Amino acid sequence: MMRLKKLYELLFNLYGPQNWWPVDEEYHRKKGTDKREEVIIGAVLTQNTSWKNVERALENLKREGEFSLSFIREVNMEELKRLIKPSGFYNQKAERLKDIAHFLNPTHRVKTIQREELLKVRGIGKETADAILLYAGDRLNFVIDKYTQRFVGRFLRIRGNYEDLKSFFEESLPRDLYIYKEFHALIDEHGKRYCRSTPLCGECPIKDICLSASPSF
DNA sequence: TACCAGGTGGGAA
DNA sequence: TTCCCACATGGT
Repeated sequence: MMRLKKLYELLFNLYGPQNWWPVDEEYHRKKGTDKREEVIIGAVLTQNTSWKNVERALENLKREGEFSLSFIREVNMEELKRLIKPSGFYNQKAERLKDIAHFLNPTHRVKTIQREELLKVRGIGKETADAILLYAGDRLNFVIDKYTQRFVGRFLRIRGNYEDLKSFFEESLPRDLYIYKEFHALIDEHGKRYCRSTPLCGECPIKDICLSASPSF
C-alpha cells in the first residue's frame, strides 16, 4: 500500500501549498484583532457549506461588524443572523457562534484548551473541534471530513469511523503541523476537483495509484 | 431541476 | 450503535 506521506507529497507536487486557514492578515494587523478568532468563526460558518458562501458571510462581518469573538458576544442575535445569512443554516449557526464566543472567553485560550472541552460546546462536533485545534491552536489534531473519508476509502481502501481515521493519519504521518494543515487542505482540493461524490476518475491525474476501480461512495 | 457544499444534534429503530 | 432528518443559502 502506498504510504500516506507519499500520497501527501504527490498531492503537494500536484496542487502546491494551499495555505489553510485563509484569514485576512492585514485586517487583523490594522484592527488589532486575533486572527485565530476568524478561524473559529469560519469553522462554524463552513459546516456543510461551500467556502464561497462562507466568504460572503465573512465579508458582511468585516464590513458591518468584526472578526472577533467579543463582537459575536455583543452583537444582537437578529443582526448576527442577518450578517451570516449567506452561509446558510443561519439560525443554528448564530446560536452556535454565541455559545462558542461565550465559552471561549479569556479563561479558555485556544492554545491550551482540550479537545474534550471543545466537544462539550453545542455546535462543535469532532471535525469543527479538530479544525479549530489545528488551524487556530496549532495543535497536532488531524481533521477528518467527508472528502478525507472518501479519499482514503477510494485510494487506500480504508474505511472507519472518525476516530479510527484520525488515529490512522496521526500514527502514519510525521508529527508536523505544516503537513497536517496542508494534507487536509490538499485532500479537500483533490476532492473538489476530481474525487467528488460522483467522481471524475477519467480526468483524475493520480488515478493510476487509486485502489478503487469502481468507487462506491 | 436536482444535487452538493471545508457538519451537527436529536430522535427513532 | 447506526440511520435518518432538519437546518438554508448559493453555485453548477
